[in-house]
Amino acid sequence: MKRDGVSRRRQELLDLSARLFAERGYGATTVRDIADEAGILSGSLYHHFPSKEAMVDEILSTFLDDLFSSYREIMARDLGARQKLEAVVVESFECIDKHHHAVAIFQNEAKHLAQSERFSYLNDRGQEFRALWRQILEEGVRSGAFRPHLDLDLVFRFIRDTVWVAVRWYRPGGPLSAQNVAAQYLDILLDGISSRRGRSRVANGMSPAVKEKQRA
Amino acid sequence: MKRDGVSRRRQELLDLSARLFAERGYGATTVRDIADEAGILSGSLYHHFPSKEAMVDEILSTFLDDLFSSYREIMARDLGARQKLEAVVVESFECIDKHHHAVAIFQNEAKHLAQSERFSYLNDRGQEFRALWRQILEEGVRSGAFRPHLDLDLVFRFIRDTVWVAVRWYRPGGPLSAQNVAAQYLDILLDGISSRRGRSRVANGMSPAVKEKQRA
DNA sequence: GTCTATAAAGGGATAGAC
DNA sequence: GTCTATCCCTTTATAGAC
Repeated sequence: MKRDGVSRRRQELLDLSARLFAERGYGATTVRDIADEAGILSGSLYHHFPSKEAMVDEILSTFLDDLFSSYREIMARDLGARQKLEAVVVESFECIDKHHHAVAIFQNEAKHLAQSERFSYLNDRGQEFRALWRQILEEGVRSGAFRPHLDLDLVFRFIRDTVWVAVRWYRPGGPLSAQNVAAQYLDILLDGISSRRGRSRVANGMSPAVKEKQRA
Repeated sequence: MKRDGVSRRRQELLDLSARLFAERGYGATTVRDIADEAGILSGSLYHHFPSKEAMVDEILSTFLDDLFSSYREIMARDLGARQKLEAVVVESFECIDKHHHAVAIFQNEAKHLAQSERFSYLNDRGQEFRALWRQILEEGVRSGAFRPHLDLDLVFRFIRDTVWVAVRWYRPGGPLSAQNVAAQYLDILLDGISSRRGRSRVANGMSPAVKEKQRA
């Protein structure tokens, strides 16, 4: 009983601060803002958490543990590269739906937080994320599911950023489900927006003005 | 002579603060940080600028004026939808190259800054940006350059976010030119990463597990 | 679990000398 | 164009009463 009561209040405060960190930014949210929102005074927060930093730490690591646990399950399944890609993208959008505030905080603050020792695990997760995606992409190119001659590092960054940046406009409970957005996103990523009759590789089809400017 | 001297120093301070705002975040950068970097004391900054807010305001509006001036030129040219799309994407990556710090600040801070009256022009620019992209996409669907039945609002957000978020990893003067990144990006956006033999619409080709979960 | 009260540090900005 | 000196406010965090 007592433990439930304690952790319930704790979790309430954590959810509430996650919302404020996501909406206003971690740095711009003061412990007084959090306390006001909870209807208590700022000093009382320190009964539950040792510091503001500890709060955002718990928010982020909870989200990341959940995400990577799901990713590892997918990678352990016996799927082709294309199916793995589809599954990971769907899982990512579902995670944006489920951990919306945490994902928003991660997107906005990870780069700065990761510079401090305490949040070095953010860099580790980034490495793990890259390895996972490279594996899927390389396997897909080998098997012929994806086009050859792709710059896989660029494709990786492209996919990573395009998926997660959706947290900026996606709204849980809104008109589009995570699965629907994932499907449309995969549609573009895999097949492009060009019509079949208009379809052509950019290297062949891009306007002369663009081609002239290329150097690399 | 005197005017040049004044504006040169002013511009130095503006460039330097843009770098710090981009690297550390606007809120996390203090006027003392800026002054330290410039080798002067914080009070001296107020000889050049009325406030810290005025500095970031000037950085952002300079960048946006330049960007939209280029966009308007492109839209005034007599191009097909696909060529317009290519030109606008290339121009955007060139702008990331040219105004790297300003774009980074815009990406990280615009959402929060736009809530204050002073930065309401950020919302106006966002509207203008959306109108421009919708025009290109609608024209392309009508002309048959782009696939029919696309959710154009989603495609717009997809393109907007994927282009600008590249500021997080793109480095001016690095191994990839803006034009090269633009070309690869357009390649994926227009034709996808799927190989020709593996190619199929997601609605038909997605794994059953994904289709089952869709609700909308 | 929350409050009162306050410490200690750091924030943006200003006035006037040089 | 910069410095000296400082104001006033807000910040995170703490100690101990209730």
